[in-house]
Order: sequence, then structure tokens, then C-alpha cells
Amino acid sequence: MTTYSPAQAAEVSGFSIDTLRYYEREGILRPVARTSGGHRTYTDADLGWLDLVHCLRDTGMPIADLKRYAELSLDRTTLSARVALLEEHDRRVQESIDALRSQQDKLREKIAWYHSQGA
Amino acid sequence: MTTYSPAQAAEVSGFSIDTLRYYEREGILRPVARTSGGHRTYTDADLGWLDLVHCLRDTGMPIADLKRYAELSLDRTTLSARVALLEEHDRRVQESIDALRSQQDKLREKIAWYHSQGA
DNA sequence: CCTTGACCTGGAGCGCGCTCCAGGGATTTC
DNA sequence: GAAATCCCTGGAGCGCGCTCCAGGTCAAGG
Repeated sequence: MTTYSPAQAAEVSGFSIDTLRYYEREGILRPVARTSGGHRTYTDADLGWLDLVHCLRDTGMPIADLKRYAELSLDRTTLSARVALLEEHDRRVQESIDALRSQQDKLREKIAWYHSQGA
Repeated sequence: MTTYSPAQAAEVSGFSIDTLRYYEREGILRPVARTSGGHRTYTDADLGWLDLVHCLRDTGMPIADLKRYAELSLDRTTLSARVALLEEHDRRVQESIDALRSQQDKLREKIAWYHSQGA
């Protein structure tokens, strides 16, 4: 099983080392394995989880919700609660995409107006 | 010419009174007219401007850029600079919509995976 | 070994965009 | 003209999500 140093995990996951530690403190990332000397060693499973975390953060999920999702993930009997949480998040993502697009339309009208003014 | 009290301007614009004052301090909103007693009176022109500000904020334009745009708007000879700024912003908005959508696809794959697990 | 660089912890600090507060003056309502 | 609202200013405070720091420990290369 491949393992990764903190620097490698940061490289692969796209989070900074500080952020990885922060997520672990917050319970978003389960306690990472350590060497005898106390240095963290990330596994492929950790990185897979972080990939999902990245997706959720990029779509605007707050840290608190991520924490909730992580807690649910510790319990094997919570599949439906987890999927409900993701589906709810998906709805919010859709709303923000829609909002962004409609505001973008307004923005483009304004730009068109400028062009009509000879800009 | 219709004018608006701070409370009315907040109601119509969708910004709080505090935010309106903050924008004025920051130079995002030009100095608003006052009554003899010093109370602000917003005009239709102010509200029109605030509508654009809302659009730009909703699409993620930072306060600093908004300030820059507001400064340009004080000078009648800067139409092309203003439109360039808006077009650049439009590109960033498009990028964030695209990013959001591609992350949403990943999210939906994850949700589908849960359903395949019987959730 | 010894050096060099990566990593550790706990906690403070930061950047953004507001939001709230105290203490006081203006305005509207009756 | 008094009471009840609304608004003023300057400045402090806050919530989020990191980010940085000091002071020390661990690990890999020569």
C-alpha cells in the first residue's frame, strides 16, 4: 500500500500542508496514520477522501457541513443520510449555477450597452 | 425626482443600511446627497448603480475591483477601460460556472455510486 | 555522526466583507 | 412640543477558512 508524506499528500490533493492539518483537527479528515516519530503518513484512501472533500469545497460546501458529512461517514449505517446530504448540496450547487448564469446575463446586457455607446 | 430614505434604499437595493454606508465609505457608491440635518437621501440613479453593484457582487467581483470600476465611472473618458473590466469579469464568471458544473458532475457520480450501493 | 531539511504542536494572526455598538442628533407622529 | 423612530459617526468586532509562527523533534544524505 502506497503511503505519502505530508508534502506529497499536499501535492497530490491540492491542499496545503497547513490545510490538511486543519482538516484533521476539525474532524474532516480522520486521524492520519503516523510514523514512530509522529510524522503523518497519508494513504491512498486518505487521498481519495480528500478528492471528494475538494469537490465539495469547490462547490461551496461550508466546513461545518463537511464535518457533519465526515462524521456520518464513520458510521456504516448512515448511507441514506449521507446521500441525502449530498443531494441537498447538489440542489444548492444547481441554484448557485442558475443564479450565476442569470446575473451573467445582466452583466452581458450591460456590456452590450457599453458597446452600443461606442466603447 | 424620487428620493429614498436609507431604510427605503436598503429595501429596494437589497443591501443593508450598514452595507450602503460601507460602500459609500469605500468609494463604491459616490457620496450620497443629504438633508439639511445630514440624513442620506438616495436617488433613482443611486439605486440603478446599486443594482449593477449587486450583479457584480453576486457574480463574485471583489470589493477592490468594484472600487476600481467605480473610480473609472467618475471619468467620462474611460468607457473602454470599464467595458474591458466587465468583460474580464465576465470571463471569470464563465470560468467559475464551468468549474462549478464539472465539480457538480463529480458530485453526481458520487451520488449515483451511493444509489448503486443501495442507498 | 552530523548536517540539512521536512515535520511536529498549540496558538496567534489575517483577509474579506460586512455587522454591530455607543453616544448623540434629526424627523415624524400625535 | 413630546415621544417614538430613524439616522448619524467612528471604530470595534465577527465569521469563515485558512495561514503563519516559534520553538522544538525526526529523518535521510554524505
